[in-house]
Amino acid sequence: MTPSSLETATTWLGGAGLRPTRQRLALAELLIGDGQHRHVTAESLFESAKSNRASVSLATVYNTLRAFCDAGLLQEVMVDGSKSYFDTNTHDHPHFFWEDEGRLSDAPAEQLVISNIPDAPEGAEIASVDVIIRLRRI
Amino acid sequence: MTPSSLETATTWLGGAGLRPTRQRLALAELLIGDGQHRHVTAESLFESAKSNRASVSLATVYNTLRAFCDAGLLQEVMVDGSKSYFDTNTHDHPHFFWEDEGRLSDAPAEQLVISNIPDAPEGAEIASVDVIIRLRRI
DNA sequence: GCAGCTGTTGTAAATGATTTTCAATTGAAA
DNA sequence: TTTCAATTGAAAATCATTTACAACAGCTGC
Repeated sequence: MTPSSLETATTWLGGAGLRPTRQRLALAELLIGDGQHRHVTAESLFESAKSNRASVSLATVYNTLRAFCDAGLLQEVMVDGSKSYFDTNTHDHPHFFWEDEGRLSDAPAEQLVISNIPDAPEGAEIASVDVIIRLRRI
Repeated sequence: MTPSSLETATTWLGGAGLRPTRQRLALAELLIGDGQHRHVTAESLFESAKSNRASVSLATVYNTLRAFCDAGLLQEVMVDGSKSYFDTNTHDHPHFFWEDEGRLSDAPAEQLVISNIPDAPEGAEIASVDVIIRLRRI
């Protein structure tokens, strides 16, 4: 049967060795409870939490996002300079960034291919390749 | 004959319709005086200016970088979240980002090819495609 | 060359996202 | 249930960047 969002969240945290506190479970449910990928900022997640009557302080949202990221549960995406986005899809994939709204979304990656990526210079290895497609409304 | 860095800077500013003030000329010389491409942050350019006894306030460095960027003379590159980088090469090209040093450099772009870039969604057009190759020291 | 207008500069204060501090609280192991 | 390290949260601190605004500097026309 389909696991409840709480079970999903608990498993998610457990797999990363993070304590399943009330706050973390609430945020984890908001992030991956429905199995859907999501892109959030600290502020947007904080708002979602408030809307869901989950009592979590803004500082904890920041700490938690950082913890999830360090644990490899989330991927931080730098795109706007002014704020950070966090993506529940941790596989390397391209993003659309809507410049007018400041919104980030997944770009269909099926066909995207980057060929001939330059070799990493001597003594270095490639950690990741970020591709951001900036969109402007016509 | 080879133009002096001052002439180069003056032409650069003139072409963009920016007044060649003492401060802007000094910063422009540091940026493109030798015809070489460069990646700077406000702070790093400010330091260069100080080293060259060019008296420019930090606020002016920020204002000037913003002005050069708006005029299309520079390209802003977002990579670190905590600070902005400015690139004198305004053509779309991939970057190496050295995570340990927080340094940005050009990646050899000759061979890089991105195929099958996803189409822009309805009502939008692609403004640019940013490619950042994050490097980690082995 | 000089008045006058507008764009620039610089200091200091303001902003805004994020981090830190640290005392109180809580999860988990014994 | 005792214990202890990890976590929370309110408030203060950071840090890059922007803004306010008064002094100043290019430019243009006279």
